[in-house]
Amino acid sequence: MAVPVFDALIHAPGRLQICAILSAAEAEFAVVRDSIKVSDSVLSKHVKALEEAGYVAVRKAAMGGRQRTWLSLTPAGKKAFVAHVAELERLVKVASSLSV
Amino acid sequence: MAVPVFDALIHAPGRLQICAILSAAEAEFAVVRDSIKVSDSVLSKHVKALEEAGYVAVRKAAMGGRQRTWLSLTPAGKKAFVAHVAELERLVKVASSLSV
DNA sequence: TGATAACTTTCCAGATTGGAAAGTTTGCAA
DNA sequence: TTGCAAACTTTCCAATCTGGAAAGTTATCA
Repeated sequence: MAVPVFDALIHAPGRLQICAILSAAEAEFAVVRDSIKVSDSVLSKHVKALEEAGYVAVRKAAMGGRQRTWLSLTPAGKKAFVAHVAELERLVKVASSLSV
Repeated sequence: MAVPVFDALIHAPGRLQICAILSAAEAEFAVVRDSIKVSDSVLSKHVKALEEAGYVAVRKAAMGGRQRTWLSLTPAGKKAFVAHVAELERLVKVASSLSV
């Protein structure tokens, strides 16, 4: 059996969740933060890490006066996430033959 | 979208790989160690953690004189792994609608 | 009585993660 | 134009987590 190999940057629970959310659609900073239940600082740091890897794009937009931050996956981010998911799928296949 | 929540003990890359291997069948310590490419000490520690959680069973058996250690998932371990995989599948579904 | 295989433990260093608190930037209100 | 608040961003720090090296165990074989 071939053992899956993961992208550590994406695999970390917090960032995997962030990518999962962003894979569906662009989302606001606050929405993501509340979805994964972390502090501002933690999300900010995860986003920075993903941004530096070229996986996430940050867009600052004025929304009713106040500035809001929108997050989205870049093409490279989608590619990396999909590749990671493919590895997870291999693992899922192995597990799906299990009797519980 | 509901965000997946993971079992940290199982989610760590090394242990996720160990569980994936053991989900297929009982395996020898050395085989698992070589599959995931870690040192004896590291595998030993992961196994201990999984054993203490009741997820993995350790069986010592004499094989041609020398003693060998066999690892397998316990029913609780299978259950936890399958539940974790179910969370991953939810994530996979989200991602599978992605265009790359 | 060693010597060796096959782990297990201990020791330690480096990376990660998380929250708190301080800092920054921008858009009003006064 | 000064002050204040919102919405992040950075810095600081403590707690884990990982990983390998090396020492320790236990059982078997020469």
